[in-house]
Amino acid sequence: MTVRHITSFSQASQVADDGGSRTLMKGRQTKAAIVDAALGLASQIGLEGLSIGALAEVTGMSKSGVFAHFGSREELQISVIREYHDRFESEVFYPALSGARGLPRLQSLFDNWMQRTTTEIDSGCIYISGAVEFDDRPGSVRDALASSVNTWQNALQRSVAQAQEEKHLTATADPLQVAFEIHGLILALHYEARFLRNPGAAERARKGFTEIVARNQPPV
Amino acid sequence: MTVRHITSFSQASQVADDGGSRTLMKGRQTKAAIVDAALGLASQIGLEGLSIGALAEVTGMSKSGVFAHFGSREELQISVIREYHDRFESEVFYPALSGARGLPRLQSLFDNWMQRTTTEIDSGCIYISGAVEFDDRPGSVRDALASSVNTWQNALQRSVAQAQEEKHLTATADPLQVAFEIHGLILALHYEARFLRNPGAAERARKGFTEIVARNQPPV
DNA sequence: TGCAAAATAGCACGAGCGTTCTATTTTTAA
DNA sequence: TTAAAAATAGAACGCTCGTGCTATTTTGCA
Repeated sequence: MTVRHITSFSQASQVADDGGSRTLMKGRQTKAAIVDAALGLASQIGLEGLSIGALAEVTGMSKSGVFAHFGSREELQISVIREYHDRFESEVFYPALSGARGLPRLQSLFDNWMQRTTTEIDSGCIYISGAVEFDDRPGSVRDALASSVNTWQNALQRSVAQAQEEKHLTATADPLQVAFEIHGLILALHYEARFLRNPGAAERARKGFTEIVARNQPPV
Repeated sequence: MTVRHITSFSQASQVADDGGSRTLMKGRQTKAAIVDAALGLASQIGLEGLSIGALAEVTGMSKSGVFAHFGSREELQISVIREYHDRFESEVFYPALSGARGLPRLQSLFDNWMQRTTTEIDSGCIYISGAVEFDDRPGSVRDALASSVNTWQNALQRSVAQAQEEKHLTATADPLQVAFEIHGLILALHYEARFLRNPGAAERARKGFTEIVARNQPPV
């Protein structure tokens, strides 16, 4: 019954939460290594394809040794989602905060997102594969995944709204609409580059973003 | 070693291919019923989640009875993909041909696609889930899926090009770019409506299409 | 240094999977 | 109507899966 909501993506949080200091028992290190391997595996074959046996083989441990760290497969999957959330946050969200509030920061968010998605053309993206795997499967894994995605989407929408406040985008622009269209570009990039292996998808996504911004910019 | 390429989506084809006439042996009917049930199952839980045991239970047959019609699980999955291809073609592509060449037909293609995707918010879409399941898994299933998707994408791009020829869209518009952005809207709709259960996604997709068209229309 | 606690291994379980083999039933055609 | 052919059933196989149980090893602290 682990609850531990996925939140963050700006303000609050960053409480104690351990992480590295403290006693740092051996178990913690091992668990982190397992989760790291699990994330790599899940990225390629999906959260549902993730098996404890395969994970044991990769980490050089026994099945029960791996299992004991999580208590259930679901809890393992949730740990992987949390790990992905943290990495996404630190690679895409936080670096963009150094950009000026408004359009520059929105542009930075998109650039970082593109950067990550481009990498994921080879490795796969859990937010995308997980959505397909769990869209009809209620439960705690689905909840964790949806919660994490929602947190990111809210951050993106907030950035669009800020760009309006800064008069970088028209007041009539709808943050939900803009975020939706940007999301579509990323999804199309992932689909066409990773599955269809179409070249030029990244440039098309970038061009699409430029056009979305242009359409929502106030007249000079 | 069944080859039988997936093509069509306009011209050619429509040869003999049986389908209903001929002797219509009992086996053909049963196989069609199995494929129909399999498509329903695969839409919800994915092509990879499709199991012969579950399929046998749904159809009231024995596992081996179901199996005998296909010879392998892969061949079953490919049959499902072919069935989906045919339905997509007859629900989305063919009806749009009655629209006038150019923008009206492109609008019709999009409307029909939206209609189908809206339905699939409940049932799931094999082109989307299959892309995620097979993006890293080479083989005949992946090939069949990619071939089918490519056929549709080509049809869509052709329609954009025709709209240019008819001067409904500017000559500078890139059919690949336009098709990419439209694809993104559909993917975002599926993601946000089916997985996140966000309301209003369909309207956002429609609005996005309107803006894409508007941006690529020649000046009055 | 020693001892409790934590971490890990080893083994077995029941279930579901795709597939194969051999009957048996049903359908088709002469 | 009958015999060949096709369709279906039934049982069994080897495999992998998540999980529970009981040792055994390793770790951290007094």
